Amino acid sequence: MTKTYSKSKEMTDLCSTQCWMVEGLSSQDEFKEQDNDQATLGIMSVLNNDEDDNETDDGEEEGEADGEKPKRRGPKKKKMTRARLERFKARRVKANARERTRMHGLNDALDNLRRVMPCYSKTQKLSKIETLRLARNYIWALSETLETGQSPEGKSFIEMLCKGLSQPTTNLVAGCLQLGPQSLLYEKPEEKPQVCEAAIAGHAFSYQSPGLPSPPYGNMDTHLLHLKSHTFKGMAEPSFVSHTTDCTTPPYEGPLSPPLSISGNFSLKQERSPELDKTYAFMAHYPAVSLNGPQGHGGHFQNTIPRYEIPIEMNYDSYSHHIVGSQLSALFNE
DNA sequence: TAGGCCATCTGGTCCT
DNA sequence: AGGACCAGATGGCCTA
Repeated sequence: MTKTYSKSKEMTDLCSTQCWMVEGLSSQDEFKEQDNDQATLGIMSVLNNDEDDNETDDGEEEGEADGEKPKRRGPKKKKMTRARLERFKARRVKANARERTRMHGLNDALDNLRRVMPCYSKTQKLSKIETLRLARNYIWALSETLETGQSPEGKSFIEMLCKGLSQPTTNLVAGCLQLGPQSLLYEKPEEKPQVCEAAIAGHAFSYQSPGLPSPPYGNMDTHLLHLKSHTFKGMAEPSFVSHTTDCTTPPYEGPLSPPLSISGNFSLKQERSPELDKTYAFMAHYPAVSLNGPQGHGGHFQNTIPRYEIPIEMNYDSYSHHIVGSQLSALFNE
């Protein structure tokens, strides 16, 4: 029964509890829904007649009203005078504004974080929680890369990125990296779909990707098979494909994706449909460098599908230039 | 329509 | 006293 009256508690007692109940409102919501001024007026209507700022004590009325209740201890409630109400109201308004500003700052920081994530889309933003999860995975994956001193295998790297992400986010990331999400969701290696020799031989191979908004114009492996070994050596080399060469599962019989010519479709700026804009507007965060040499002044890579860029290239470039620094740069450029 | 996500308000706690 | 931070509550919006 003991009450400690902090300033907040004071607010509660003065305004919330006393006022809306006395006013006859059914809930705090009703109280909230009132216009501030109206609410204030409502509160004012139940003020006692002491409208000066004397703040005289009235703490005895509870115990006196109910003889069975133990006498309340602690600081005594103060009457809600007009002056106190005004101060409370002003404090609350200021506090709300500060809180809004604080949350906006937090959201801005979150937006900045989104922009350095491997998959960034203005139109399909990652949720807050998924942004944090992806960031955690991203850091984890980069750390692993640094620790092992090896360039990451493409699939396992993306698997790390997608660990613990929701299905939609996994789809988003997988779509962004043009890899079917299913392969990312298998817990056990033996459950993973296997890539057959055909894929290694250079044929496009698509994982089944229900729900994946990836357009049928290539996938991760297709990319990797076209990558220059000196840049993505770990991904295009036998070490990368060796674990995926079993043909225990029938190959995907869908339409073959046209092999991507990474070096050939950079500057396409075709007209695009709003639908494409909405779904596939995954933008590179950092200027990419052509695998075949410098591509102007850090110009974007561009796939045959407008704006569907090739994040994996961008990402590795971004690691070396912006995130990991010279260490990874040396790794990938040796 | 249920569920997810978000912005906002609010009160509690801690700190200066 | 007042600000920062936090967490709960709530309502709006959107999507499957």
